[in-house]
Amino acid sequence: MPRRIKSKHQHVASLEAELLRRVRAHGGLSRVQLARDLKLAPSTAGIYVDRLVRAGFLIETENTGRETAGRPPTSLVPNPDGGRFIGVDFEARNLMATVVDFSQKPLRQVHKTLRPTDSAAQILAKIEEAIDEMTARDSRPVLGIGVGVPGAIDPVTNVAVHYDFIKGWSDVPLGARLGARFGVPVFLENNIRSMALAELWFGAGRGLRNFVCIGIRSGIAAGVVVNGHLLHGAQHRAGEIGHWVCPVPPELADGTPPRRNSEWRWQAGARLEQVASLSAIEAAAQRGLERKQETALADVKGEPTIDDVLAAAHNGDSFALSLVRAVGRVHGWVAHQVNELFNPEKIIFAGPLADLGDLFLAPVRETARELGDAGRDLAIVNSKLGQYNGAVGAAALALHQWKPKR
Amino acid sequence: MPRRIKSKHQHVASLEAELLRRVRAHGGLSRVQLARDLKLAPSTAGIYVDRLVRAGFLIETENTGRETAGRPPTSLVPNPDGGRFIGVDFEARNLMATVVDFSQKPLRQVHKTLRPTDSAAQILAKIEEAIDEMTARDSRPVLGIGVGVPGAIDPVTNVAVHYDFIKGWSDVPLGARLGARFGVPVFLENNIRSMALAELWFGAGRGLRNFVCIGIRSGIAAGVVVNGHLLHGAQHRAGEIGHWVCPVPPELADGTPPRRNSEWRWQAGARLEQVASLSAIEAAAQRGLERKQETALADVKGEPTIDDVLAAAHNGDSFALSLVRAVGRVHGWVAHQVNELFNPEKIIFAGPLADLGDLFLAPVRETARELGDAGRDLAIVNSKLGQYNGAVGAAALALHQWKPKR
DNA sequence: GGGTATTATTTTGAAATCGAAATTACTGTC
DNA sequence: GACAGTAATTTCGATTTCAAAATAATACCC
Repeated sequence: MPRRIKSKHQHVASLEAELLRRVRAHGGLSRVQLARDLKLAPSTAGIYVDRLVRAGFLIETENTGRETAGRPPTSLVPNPDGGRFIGVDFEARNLMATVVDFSQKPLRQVHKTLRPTDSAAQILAKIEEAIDEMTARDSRPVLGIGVGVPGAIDPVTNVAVHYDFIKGWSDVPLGARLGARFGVPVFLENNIRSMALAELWFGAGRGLRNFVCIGIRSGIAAGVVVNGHLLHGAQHRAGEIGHWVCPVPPELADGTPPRRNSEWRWQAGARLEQVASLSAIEAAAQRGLERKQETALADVKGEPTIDDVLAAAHNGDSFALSLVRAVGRVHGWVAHQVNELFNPEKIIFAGPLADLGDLFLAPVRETARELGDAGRDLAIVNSKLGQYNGAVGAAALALHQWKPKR
Repeated sequence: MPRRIKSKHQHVASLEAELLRRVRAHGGLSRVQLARDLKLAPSTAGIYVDRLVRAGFLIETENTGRETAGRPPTSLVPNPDGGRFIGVDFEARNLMATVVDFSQKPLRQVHKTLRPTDSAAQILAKIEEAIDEMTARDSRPVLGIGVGVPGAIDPVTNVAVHYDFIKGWSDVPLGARLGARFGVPVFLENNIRSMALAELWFGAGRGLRNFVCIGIRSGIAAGVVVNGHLLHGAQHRAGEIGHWVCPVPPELADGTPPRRNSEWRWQAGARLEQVASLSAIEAAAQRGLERKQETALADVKGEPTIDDVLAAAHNGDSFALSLVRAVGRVHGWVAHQVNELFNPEKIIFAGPLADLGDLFLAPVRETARELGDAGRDLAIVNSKLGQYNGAVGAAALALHQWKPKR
C-alpha cells in the first residue's frame, strides 16, 4: 500500500525524480555516489535505484576496467527508451522546438519563423504544428511537454499572462490547450528562465549554485539562479532588466564617438531594452545610415537586419563594430550592477550578440572590471548551448518534473 | 538512544528549533496550527511540542474563551525564562546591543558611539563592554550571541572579512573571540542582512516570502529575502548596491535645481554610496554652505552633521528638503531597478533617512512609479523597528539557530 | 439536559529513511 | 593462488514521520 504523499525531501518532486535528474546530469553514477550527492544513506539510494532499474528507467552498465582497489561500482545510466519529452521555446521572431529522449539527448529539432504580426492563435497553431512534425513516425510515447514562453507566466495555472511583443498575447491558457491536444503534462516557464535552467543542468552553470543568465533578443531579461533554484519573484516577474533605466553611450544616443570609454550620457527614461537589445541595434544602424555613416551596411538592400549588422561586425566593419562595442559597454554596466546585487559566480550571456564571442564579451568584461573591482571572482561568459538552448531547457523542465507513476 | 543527525527537514537546524521559531513569530499557536504551518502530521507536531513543554521551553496557556465549535486548542507560548540571547549591531559610527528573553522580548539595550578612528581592537573591546553591561546583575544563562557586522563576513568560519569604513577591519575572528570570552555559540551576519531578518521575523516583512530591505547609513546595502531565505551570494557579498553606478540629480551633482524631476545627470563612475548615503548628504550640505546657499544650516557651528540636515528638513528648511528629495529620487531609481530584477512584494527602507517618513518616501515612491508601471504591486515603506532593528535581528539570529540539547 | 456537529489532540500501526554491521567483488602482494 | 586491503552494496534493526482512526472537549440546537 504505497502512500508517499510527503517525503523527507519535501522541496523535491520525489526521490525517484531527483535520482533520475542526477543520473542524467552526470551520467554513469554509482549507488554510493548518488547517496553522497543527495545526502541519503547508501541503503536508501540502493532501494530507489533498484526500483528504477526494475521499472526500466535506469540501466546498470558494465563496470569498465578500473585501477583502484575495492569492489567496483555499478554505473547507472538512464534508459534512452524510457520515454520522450518535448521542449518548445519562442519569442517574437523565432520558434524552436526539440524532442529529447529519456537520457536528455536531442533526437530532432524544428525551427519556425514567426512574424511580428502573428496573432496568439497563429502562434499556438505553429507550436502544435512543430510538435506534430517532430513526433510524426515515432511511436515511442511522449511523457511531457515543456514550453519556454516570452513574458510573464503563471506556473500554477500554466497560463501565459502577458508579452509586449506579440499582439493579443495575454492570459493564453497554453498549459490547458496543449495538455488537451497531446494528453500529457505541460510545464510553462518564462523563456529566459528556461534558458537559465538549460545552463544550470548542462551548460556553463553546471555545478554552480549562484549565477545569472542574461538573454539578449527582441527584449532583454535575466534568469537568476540562487542557491541552485530559479528566482521567480512575488508575481513571477523577476528578471525584467529590460525595463532597467540605464546610461547610454554616445554612439547609441546620437552617433558621436565617445571621448573616453567612461563617457556615457543619461537620458531621462532610457530603457535597457531600447538601448541595448537586438532591435535597438537595428534602429541605431538605421539611424547611422540616415546620417550617411560610412559602412558596409550601406550596401544592404532595405533596412539592415540584426543579422546584417552582426555579419558586418564579424567582417570588421568599423561602424558595426562600434555599435557592438557600445552595446557591450552597456551590458558591462549591467553585469556590474547584477554582480554587486547578487554576487553570482558567473554571468552568462545568451543570444546572437553573445554568439559573436569576444567581439561582444571583451567590452562587457572591460567595462565591468572598470566599474567594480569586486568583479575579480566573477566570470563573464557566453552560452555555448546554441540556438536550441531555450528549447532544450524547456524539455528538461518537463523531464525533471516528471516522475514515474507508482 | 537518540540520534537525529539528519531529519526530514534537512535544510533546517532541527524540528524543535523550527517549532520554537514559529511559536515566537506568532505567539499562542496550537499544535494543529503548528502542524499546518510546518507541513507536519498533527501527531508529529504533538510529539515535538510535548518534548519542548517537558523540557521547559514552551508553556501551555489557558485556552481563553472562544466562540467556535469544536474542542478548543491549547495555545503554546515560549517560556520567557528559557534563556537569554544577545544581539549586537554596529557600523562605522554606532554600536547597538540588546538582550532578549527566550520569547524574543528585549530586556535591556545599550548604545555606544564609535569614532571613525577606532581600531578593530577598540571596537572589539566596546562590544564586550556592551555585553558585560547588559548581562551584569542577571544570573539567567545566556544561550547565544548574534552579531550584525558591517561589510563582508564568512558565516562558516564566523570571521568578519572586510569593511571599508573601519581601519584594520579585515579577517577579524569575531566568532572565535566572543565565543572564547562568553562561552556560548556566536553567529555572525552582515548587518543589513540581520536587519532584513528582523523585518522578516517581526517587522514589515512578516509573512512575506520576497522582499528587499535597503539600509542607508554610512554606506548603502540591501538585504534580500528570496522565498523566505536570505540571499548571500557566492562569496557572501550579495546586496552591495552601494557600489552601483547610478545617475545623479543636479542638486547632488552641482547644486543647481533640476528643470524637470526626470532631469538627471550621468557622471562617470558615480557610486550610489557617494551620491545618496548619509555621508553624501553631509558632503552636499557642506558644498551648499560653501556656495553661500541660503539655509538654516548656516547657523550650525562647524560642518553640519546628518542630524542637523535631517532636523532642518523636518523643520521645513528648503535647502535641506531639496537634498532629501534629491536623494529620495535616487532611491526611487534604486527601487525601480530592484523591483524589475527581483519582483519583491515590498521594499523596506531603513536608517535615519527612512525614519523621516513621507518626507523621504514620497519622492522615492513618485520616482519609482514614474519609471515603472510594474510598481503597482510593490509597496515601498520604511522600517518601523527603530534604531535597535539590527541588534534585535542579530539576537534573533542566535535565537533561531539555537536548539535544545538532547 | 441530551444529542449533534465540530475541531483539537492522541493513539495506532505502517512507510520512509537511517546508521551500523555484514557481505560482496574486486586489486595487489607474497 | 591464498590472504590482506579496500570500496560498493546489502542486510538488518531502529528511528522518524506519516495517515487514518479514535478520543476529547467544546458550542449549538432542541
